[in-house]
Amino acid sequence: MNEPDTPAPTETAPRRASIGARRNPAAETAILAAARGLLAEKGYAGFSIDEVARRAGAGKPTIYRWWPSKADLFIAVYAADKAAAIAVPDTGSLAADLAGYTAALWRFWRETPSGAAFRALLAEAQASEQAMTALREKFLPLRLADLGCVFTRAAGRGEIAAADAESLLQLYIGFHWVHLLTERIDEDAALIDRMARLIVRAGRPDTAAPPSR
Amino acid sequence: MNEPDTPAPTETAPRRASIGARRNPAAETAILAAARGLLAEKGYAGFSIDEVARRAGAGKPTIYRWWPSKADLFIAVYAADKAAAIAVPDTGSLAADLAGYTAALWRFWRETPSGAAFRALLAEAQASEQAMTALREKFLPLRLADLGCVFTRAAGRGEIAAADAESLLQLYIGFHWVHLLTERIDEDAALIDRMARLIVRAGRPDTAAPPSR
DNA sequence: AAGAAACGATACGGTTCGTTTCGTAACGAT
DNA sequence: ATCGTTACGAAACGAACCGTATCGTTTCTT
Repeated sequence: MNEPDTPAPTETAPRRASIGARRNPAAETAILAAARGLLAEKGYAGFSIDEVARRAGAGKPTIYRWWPSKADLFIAVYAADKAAAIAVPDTGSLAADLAGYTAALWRFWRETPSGAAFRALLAEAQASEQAMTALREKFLPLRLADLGCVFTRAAGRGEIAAADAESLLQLYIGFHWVHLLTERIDEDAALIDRMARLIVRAGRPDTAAPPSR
Repeated sequence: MNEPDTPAPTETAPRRASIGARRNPAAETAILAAARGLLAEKGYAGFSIDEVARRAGAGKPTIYRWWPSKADLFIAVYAADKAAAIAVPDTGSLAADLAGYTAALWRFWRETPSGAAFRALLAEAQASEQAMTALREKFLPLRLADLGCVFTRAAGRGEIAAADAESLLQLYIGFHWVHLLTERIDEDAALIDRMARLIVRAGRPDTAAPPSR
């Protein structure tokens, strides 16, 4: 076989090389983009590290050097989109805030690879202790912060009892998860509104007979 | 041994043979028991068809002949315990019913392989269209029926608005899922009670302005 | 008696994961 | 300027798994 010492610069094979004893940002970008695209295209089922490496023109060791597990790669894909993600609404009404946030979140899940990435992370966490740890300690606290402050604000306005904010948040998160995991995150505005109103009613402090001890 | 010409029963190799042109219940039992045990012992992570076959002393084709996919096997494991499963409470109070049901369900998930089986089914459904279909069309309707009638009865008593029963059920299911998928199904009675009371409050018809009826 | 069906064992092809080895290339310190 | 360190991509490896096929055997059905 012929060894071309100057590999013909095929437009698609620039043969990205090391740039020295440090990370090559081009490789990182290419890997994240490949993972994102693959996830968007094939979903979790068709996602594999080998295919990501192939598409990125990267070596698998390069991937594993930076993202020690599949879960870490999912989190990175999610985080990359999260910057331009959902604006936390502040309309002065909890029900409106919740409905707005949910609609935006579901759209985010539908229209970017992030929904697939999150589903993949949840699934991966069921099979890997490492992924479960990453989910609970690195991922969830960040995601819950957004919605958490919506509830905190509502408690400040007296819309809900402050003591219930945490529990109501959990209930609402569960609602999101069920719909994501059963592939029912279509934009059903009526459903979203109904759920938001239910949550508000559940939290109304005046309707509680005795204060929740 | 009942079988006269049974070969010397090596304790680990009875070499279960065909009993003719029909299912061998012994094989079915052995496979389900092996799947159950493996799931209980290793969880979803350590679960494989090969290992089930090994433990059951069965051939893989025998497994695939009856359970065409892993999801079907998970459902079967879950269903095997469901007989002795959770009694649907009927105390006359929705909050008490919910709290009781949840405590029983979580104990069921903790103390049998069913929790692991359900987690496995949810994870599997994220990667396999077939599993997702089985989850939505074969599994969920059955599971939701139990809790559904608790809410229906509460609506009949006037505890909650009938129109909200379905949505409240969804909220409560989400609460269960989040705790199962994040491995937090410890028996926190205070948490369970709080959630049950929130659900009841969310559904109380008198607290709503005057929406329905 | 003949055939159909189920059994366990075994092997196979195809994937995927995560690791290891290899030769190359660029930076940092001396 | 040189040498050591580090990152790079390619390739291969071992292990595990899935789902299917083949084979000889056993037993029921017809």
